[in-house]
Order: sequence, then structure tokens, then C-alpha cells
Amino acid sequence: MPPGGMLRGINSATLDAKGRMALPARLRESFASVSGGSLVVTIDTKDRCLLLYPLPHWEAVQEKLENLPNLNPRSRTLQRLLIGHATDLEPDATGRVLLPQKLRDYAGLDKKLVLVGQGNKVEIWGEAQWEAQMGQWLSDDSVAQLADAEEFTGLSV
Amino acid sequence: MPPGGMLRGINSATLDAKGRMALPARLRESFASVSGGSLVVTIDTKDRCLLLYPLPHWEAVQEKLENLPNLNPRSRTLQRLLIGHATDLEPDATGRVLLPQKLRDYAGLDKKLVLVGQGNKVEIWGEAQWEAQMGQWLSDDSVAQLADAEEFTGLSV
DNA sequence: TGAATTGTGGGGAAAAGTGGGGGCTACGGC
DNA sequence: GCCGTAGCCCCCACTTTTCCCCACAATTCA
Repeated sequence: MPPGGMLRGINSATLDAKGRMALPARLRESFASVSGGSLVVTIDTKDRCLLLYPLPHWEAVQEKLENLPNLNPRSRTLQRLLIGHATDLEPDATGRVLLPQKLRDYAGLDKKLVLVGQGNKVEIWGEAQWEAQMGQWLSDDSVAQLADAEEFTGLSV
Repeated sequence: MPPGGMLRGINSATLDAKGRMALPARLRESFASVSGGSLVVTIDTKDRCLLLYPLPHWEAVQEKLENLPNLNPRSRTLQRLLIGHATDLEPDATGRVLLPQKLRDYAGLDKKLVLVGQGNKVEIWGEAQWEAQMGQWLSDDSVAQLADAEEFTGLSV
């Protein structure tokens, strides 16, 4: 229950045979404090994972997307992918949500999932994909590049 | 049932032997909340897919089209294509609409369809065409360009 | 260790989707 | 003008899926 509905931390979860995911109780509390439980899930266009937003946060994102220049074909693609896949979810009485088949397929999800808090949203990864990414991010080369990156000058952790 | 009649999300549907499409229940609810169920279908001029509007949203689009400069031949072409193909639809008692043969041919629709919510309208794609497009949009080049575009506009999802 | 909360599985009622028959209408031919 | 034909549309009945809820298992916390 971080204040301001700020989502962080990493959680495990599982998909059952029907494609339902039980939200870890901590996350459920965070969501409840923002949106009363209404959620929106969509795809991430850069990585093969899903993005889970509390409804108000999603609406802010969608508004930004709709204000992109409509002439630009890349904007349209982005709108198609993000808005086109955005699905409203309501947790059931036990706090589970049904992830749509098409989205599960996109992210290659099977039984074991990893949920990663990212500020206004939670990323949903298949465990295998997550570990593969972690391995890559932590490889020496990538870390060195991060340290050098200009964007982070002045950034101190 | 996204608020404000905002259409989003991806759905599967099928065409039966008579060319009828059963609207997924969720979409039907969204439509009902905007237009009482009256719909207009027309073609998309950029992609081989159809566009399905709740009547009030279509009327707004048509008004914009009619206000284009009539001297400009490109405007007239656009008007002919969009307004010319626009067909009013009323779902039957079980929530099905008959898609006109010409429009089905234009979009190359056969049995399996994909419906993609896009704000004020829903795009209707043949499953094969949709998957081909998805593959292209998600190919390495396109994704890299998207990433650039996002940075350029300061968009953060 | 026990009690409460969280997570998992599954059955069943209700809703949604699908196929198809039959009647009405519109149109064309005789 | 009358009849035949074809297409559309309305409705009924069957099948499939969805989702809601209950009961048990596992985990956590005191």
C-alpha cells in the first residue's frame, strides 16, 4: 500500500487452467485505493509482456495517445496496438481476473507469471521470458551501457 | 462497458453462411450506451478493413467529411468512398448484423473475424489480415521506429 | 500451533453464440 | 395482372461458453 497509488515491487502469480490470474493481495490493495478495483490490461509494444493499469491511470494514457498527431502513421499504429488491445477487467469475488486469450498468446504466458510494479502500472511477464530478460539486462555489456547513458547524467540512486 | 462510450479492446467474431456477424456481448453493451444500437458500417480507405460506428459517432464523421472543400478532387474521392459505402445496420433480436456483400469482399472477410476497438469506432478485420498486420507492426524495424516516436513526443505510457 | 487470510480448483446456472426454418416482400417474367 | 422466384429478416431451438460462487488447500501471522 504505497501512497499515491504508486505501484512497485515484484510478485509471483499463476494462471489457472481457465486463464485466470489471482492478484496478490498487496497489489489488490494498491489497486483498490486508486480505482475501486477497475483495471485495464493491454500489450507492451516493445517487449512481449502485458501492462495492467488501474482504470484512472489507463484513461490518462489513452488520452495522451488520442492526442498524438493523427496524420503520423506511427501514431496510428501505436493507437491500434495499445487502445486496440486494451481490455477492461473486473476482479471476481476472490480477486482473480481473466486475461483474454489473445493477450496471453501475445505475451506467451503459461502457468507461472511475474508481476513487476512500474509506477502507474504493473507489467505481467511469463516467468521464462522475465528471467531471460533479466539475464540480458544484467550482462556486463548492458550494465556498462546503462552507466554511460547520457540520459542519466545527474541521476543518483 | 468503458465509460463515455469509449470503444476499446480486441474481440473475435465469426461470419455465418449468410454473412451475419454476431456482435460480442460486451461491444453490444457499449454500442447500446451510445446509440441505442443503431450502427453504420463503411470501409477504411487506408487498410483493407471495415469501420463500424455507433450512429451518433458516424454522423459526426460524415459532417466533417461534407465540410471538406468540394473543389479538391481528393476530398470528393474520400467522400465517395466513405459516405458511398456507409450502410445502416440494425442488430436482430440475437445481436447479429448482416454485413453487405460488397463490404465483405472489400475487406476479404471469410469466417473468422477480429474486432478492434478504436475510440469512436470498431475496426473489422479478417483474422488472417489482422495477424499479418500485427506481424509487420511488431517487426524489429517498426518497433524501433515507434520507440523513437515516443521519445520524440515525450509520450510515456 | 492455531486461526485468519490468501490462493486454487471446479461445478453449475445463466447468458451468449450458432444454425436453420418459414413467412413476408420485392422484383422479374410470362 | 398474376404468378414464380429469390432474397431478406425474423424468430425459435440447440450448443457452447462464460462467469459466478462454493468449498478446499496452502500460506502467513500471531
